[in-house]
Amino acid sequence: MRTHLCGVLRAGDAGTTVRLCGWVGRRREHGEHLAFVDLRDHSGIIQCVIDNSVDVRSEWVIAVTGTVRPRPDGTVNPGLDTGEIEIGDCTVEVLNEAEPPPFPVDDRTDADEPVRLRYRYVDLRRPRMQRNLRLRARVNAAIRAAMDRQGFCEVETPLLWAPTPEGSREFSVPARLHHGSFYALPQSPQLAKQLLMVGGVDRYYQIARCLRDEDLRADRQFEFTQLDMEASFATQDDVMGFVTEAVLNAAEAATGERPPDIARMTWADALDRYGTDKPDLRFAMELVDLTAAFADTGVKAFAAPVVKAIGVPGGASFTRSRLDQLTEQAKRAGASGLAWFRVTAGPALEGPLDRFLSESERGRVLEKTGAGEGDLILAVADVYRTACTVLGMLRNALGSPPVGQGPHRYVWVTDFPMFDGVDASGNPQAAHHPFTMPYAEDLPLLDSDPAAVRSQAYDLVLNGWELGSGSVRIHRSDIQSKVFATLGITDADAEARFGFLLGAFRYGAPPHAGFAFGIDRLAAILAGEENIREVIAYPKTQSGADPLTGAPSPLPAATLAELGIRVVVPPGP
RNA sequence: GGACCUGUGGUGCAGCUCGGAGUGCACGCCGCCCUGUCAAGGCGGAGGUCGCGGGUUCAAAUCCCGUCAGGUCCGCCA
Repeated sequence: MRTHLCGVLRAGDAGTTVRLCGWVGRRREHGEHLAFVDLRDHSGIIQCVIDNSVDVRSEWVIAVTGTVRPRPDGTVNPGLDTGEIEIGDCTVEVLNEAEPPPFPVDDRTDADEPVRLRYRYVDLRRPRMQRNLRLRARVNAAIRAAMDRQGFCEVETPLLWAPTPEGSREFSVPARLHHGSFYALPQSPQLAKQLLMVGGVDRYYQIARCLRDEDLRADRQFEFTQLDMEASFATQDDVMGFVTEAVLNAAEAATGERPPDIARMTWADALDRYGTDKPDLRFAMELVDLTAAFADTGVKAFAAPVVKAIGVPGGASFTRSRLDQLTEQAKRAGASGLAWFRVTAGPALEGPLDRFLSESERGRVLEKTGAGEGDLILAVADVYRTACTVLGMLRNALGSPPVGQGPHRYVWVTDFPMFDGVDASGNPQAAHHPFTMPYAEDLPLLDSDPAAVRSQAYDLVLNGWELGSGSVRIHRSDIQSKVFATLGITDADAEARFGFLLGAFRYGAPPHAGFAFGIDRLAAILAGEENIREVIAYPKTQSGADPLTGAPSPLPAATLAELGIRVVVPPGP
């Protein structure tokens, strides 16, 4: 039907007779003897010159037959990849007429998202969306190539699976053949892939769809895609190496440039310096410790176990109301208060608490934060964890560029605590999941000091977004029982919840470790987007609706009956 | 469950504080003119439940209350 794509023709093709197919972009008509039609397909746009009148409209689908020729002197368009040439002596065949599009099919303006999603098939024609879809396809291909090269075997796992009562809320699917029973759509192939290790697959990977019925965000959809992988007889370092290769290969395929090797940082270090377990390394503003500076202070506000601070470049110009807002934010995040000092000429400090500071305290605040004239110093005095996380939140709020902008800064965060917080019964909660292997040297602490146990769990972070996480898994039942006991899970509980996994582990489970990272997030950042919806063909809105299809929608009574489902409609107002 | 922002011809905006006739800008659409444009240009025209409901008022896009939708965030996401 066509001989070439629109966007690939160049000056070297001059003289070639071509037949092109695509959509009508802009038209520039000069009466009945001359018209220019921009013809667009996924590869780009080329100008067709019509020497008579032609009736084509915006977004009509046409085929153009003509000859590639250089443009006359002075009419070259440097803004177009095909701008040195045009198609002359055109005959136009209308393949399909079209209504005027609901919004312009170009990248200069963005229609509102509901309109874009309702007419997604039009939105996808825009160069931006074509670029994003194709970038994502290259990312997928590069990941597959890297995993294949490293000896991994692609295996598909079920979407209809057993409910697993740990972790995030799952979507349920009624079983037609077993009324009253349900499948769950898997939040991840976690248990399936561990069973593959018992099954001797050795190195498994899958570009897997995961489903979680949790509230949506800019970086979260109900359904998302992960590179899911697991390897037998592999250490933490082995897995991090496999994943690094896949991610860097994907980044190179997307951007044309291979990033340097990925830095590492312990969880404790990330919390101490950045106040978060997903540090954004694109900017500095690191947390500094002022506890020693205020060890003997007379200032009540600083009489706390820990005093930490950040310097905000240029922040001295913040208005009082802005500072009040930041204080509010800090309090909502759990701090008892927020101390601020503008750095003025001298340098000197200016702020409500300044007059209570001793000269040496002033000096050490300036020295430790490295702040200079025009900067702002924000300090939180609290218990260690709160001081860190509140300042980490403020650091991101004040310093972090949009996630898709600037350099791509990957970092491995390692040595997570095994347990984080307590559940309603006062038992420690698993920070990663209950099959995560503690460091061998920390095993004795399971009894004495569970909070101090470090696990062999690791996250991959890019520009402050968590790309994914993984761990070395427990393959020995004695350690697993010990961890379950610490979590307050009895043997009977464990058997009921994960019996099929524990059963499998009694038949020769190899030591294994794995990882999973979000391809939507990686593709979005590599595409320079701040929202994963921009790299998903048919995303849902924040309330989980699809404006294109109208989903979710009620089911016909007959369908419900077949499934054995009776709908309880909540009482109206 | 909560906080904040947004909703005005097909699209993107302004108008809202300080109430006075659906007022304005750009694009698109329809018609006519135009032989080198490229966000073509010129002339003319059509197109509106100011998200929805209620209230205040002589009078509401504008003020108040409620509600719906969309977005960002908190909670949630082992």
